[in-house]
Amino acid sequence: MTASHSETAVFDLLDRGIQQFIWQQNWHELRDIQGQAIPLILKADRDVILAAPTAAGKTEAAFFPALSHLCQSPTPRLIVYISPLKALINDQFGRLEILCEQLDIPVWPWHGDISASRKQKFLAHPAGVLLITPEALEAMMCGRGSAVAKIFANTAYFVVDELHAFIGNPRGKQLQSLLHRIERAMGRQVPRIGLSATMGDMRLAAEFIRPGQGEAGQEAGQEAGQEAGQEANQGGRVALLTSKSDQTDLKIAIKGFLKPTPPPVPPSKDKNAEEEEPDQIIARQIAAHLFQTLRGHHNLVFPNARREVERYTLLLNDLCDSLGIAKEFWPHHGNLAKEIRTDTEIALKQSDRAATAICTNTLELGLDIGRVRAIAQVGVPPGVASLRQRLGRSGRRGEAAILYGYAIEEALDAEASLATLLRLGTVQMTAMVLLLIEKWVEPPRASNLHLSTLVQQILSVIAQYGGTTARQLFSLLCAAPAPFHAVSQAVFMNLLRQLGEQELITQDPSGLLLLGEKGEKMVNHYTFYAAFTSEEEFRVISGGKNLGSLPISQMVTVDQLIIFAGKTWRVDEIDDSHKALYVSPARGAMPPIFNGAGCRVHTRVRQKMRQLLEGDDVPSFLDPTARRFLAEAREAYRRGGLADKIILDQGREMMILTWLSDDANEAILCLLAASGVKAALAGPFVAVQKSPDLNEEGLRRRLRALAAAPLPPIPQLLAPAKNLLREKWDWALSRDALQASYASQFLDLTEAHGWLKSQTAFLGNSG
DNA sequence: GACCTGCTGCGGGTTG
Repeated sequence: MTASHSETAVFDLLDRGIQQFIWQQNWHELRDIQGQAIPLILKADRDVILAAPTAAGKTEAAFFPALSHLCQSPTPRLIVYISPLKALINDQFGRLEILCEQLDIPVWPWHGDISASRKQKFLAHPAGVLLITPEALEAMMCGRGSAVAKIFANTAYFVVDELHAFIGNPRGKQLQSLLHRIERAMGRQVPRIGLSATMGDMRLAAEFIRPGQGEAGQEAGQEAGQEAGQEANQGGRVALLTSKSDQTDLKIAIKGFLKPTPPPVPPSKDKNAEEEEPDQIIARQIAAHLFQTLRGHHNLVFPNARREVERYTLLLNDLCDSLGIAKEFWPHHGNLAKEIRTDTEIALKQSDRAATAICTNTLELGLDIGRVRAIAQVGVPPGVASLRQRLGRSGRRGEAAILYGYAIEEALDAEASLATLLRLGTVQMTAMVLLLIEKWVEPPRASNLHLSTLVQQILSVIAQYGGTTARQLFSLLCAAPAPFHAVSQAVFMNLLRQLGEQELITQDPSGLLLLGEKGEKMVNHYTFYAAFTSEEEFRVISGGKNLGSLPISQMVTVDQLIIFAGKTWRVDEIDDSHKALYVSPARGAMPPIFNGAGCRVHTRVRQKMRQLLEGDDVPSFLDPTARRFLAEAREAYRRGGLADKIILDQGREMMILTWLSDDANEAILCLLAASGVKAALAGPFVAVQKSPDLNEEGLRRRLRALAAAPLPPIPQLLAPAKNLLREKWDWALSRDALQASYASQFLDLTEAHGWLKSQTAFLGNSG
């Protein structure tokens, strides 16, 4: 009774036009997160994070009260909604326009595909709802710097959608900087509303949406947020609202597959009679199982790589062909043409015909594709957070969410590596599923200095104001609580000098910083607006139709056969000057190669793997083959006595069994390298090369010495490291700054040093 | 040993 009473009270807070809209939609009650958010957002006096799964009504939870605020304001006001995807802006525009038309509030989509004339109309009357990308906002800051204060003068709210997709990466840092610069230009703070998936530590989201206020806000809130009996945190500067309706049942099955061993010598030199590779044979077996399991429903298959998306789409549709049934498997990844991707999205939305998408994480974010019956994960997922997002797509109308995992292992022959003996793929996938069940997910990395993005923002601020002093620049971008407050004045001044040397900036006699010759050129090109890098690519064209693109770095020759968009093609012509690849349909081909760096595994995952290897419990979701893999792994672990070992002799190399994150392992690797020891990353381990000067006892001594000594300064630590360029503006940094930036992004020195110190007792005993 | 995202202003031509 109290609940419905308070819900009525909340409903009454909304503007009359919005109430009517809700009646027209035949919605009988407000969703949990909406009830929580409406009174808080209406007041427009604080920042709010709304955390709920996809399709829990987050957008309405933000827009109902924000639009009510607009309706009740006597003067024209503006909501600035920021989305990481153009497709999401188009989705939201369609939905909001229906509501806003009734309220007489204009809605303005603004991104690269929107015509200049439409943008001009908004600029003439900047009020209503602006739907924009960070890059388009960046373009506004550089290109219309003097008008920024006027354009945003009436802003009542910033709404950031898919907040979790921004945290910890260059684009997120850019967004924080843009919001901060707009507020500084206006001379006041604007309430920020963040819409996010539920994350392990929501304080990181609060700290992201309002740097310097998020963490403190949470602590203050823990005392005050009790009254409503919800997870709401209403006492701090940033309010955290979490949806309670995040409870879906889970059904999980992990199936093991053994990869065949290739014959040592090819039986025949005849190309036509060439044996299938092991990768293709195992894919064929898994495809047969996927076909049998998924057919006739709506599902998503995640095989982790675009190459595999192509391989599986073709295999599955060939199975449809051979049975004479209609194709029901559709490809979806970032290199496919928009039209092909849209076809897949439409197929998923149609409920009268079965459709399964074979996809990469393009289908992880909040695009409107409806719910599917099941998710198939082929191989180890890139992270627990990612696995959870993927699974969030499954579970229709209150049904359980279903996960089919496929774990692939190699034969245990005489040459089997430690990773094969320990069945690390199966163990990691199992560990990740167990952590998912425990509701743990990786926190985003918060220590990153983001010097590359700082370079972009320095150039952008100079363009915005037509010139600025070093002092003003530092105060705007780096003085707490500005987004780059981790950057010290000394590092900042060094950076400015370096940018001067690169002719990106220059200083006039009065001391004013201006764009240099090179800086001017770069800022005035449209590629400046994105904070992230992108590869050069060939467009792939067949019969005048654009199929998508392939990385230019891939060797392609005329007459080569390739798989693309789930079909097979012959390359007819390569046009280097127009970066185009002309293809026509053909039979029999190999999937193309795309580039990519590896993903970083968290310490918690590695600990869970070790726990699994040392335990006896067999998770019930493993099939007989996966159980056998786990048993073999445990047997190898016990036989090797790995529980009591830190260093394992592997003949030519020695494995340091850290079971730490990739970031901590890479830090140990750097510590060793700086002291002259050659080492490499090996999953949960660090592999050290043996030499006449370095045996196991020598390595123990080295590790003990590293534990006892203070951490060396970064320049010394990364002195032997080469090729540290990772982000867009890294080329413009000095060696020192580049090393600092790299270390802040990829190394966990604290954890590495802590581990070394904790192991000294064991390292002391020889043998 | 992975994946994803985004992008302006202007000049010149044509049409109503």
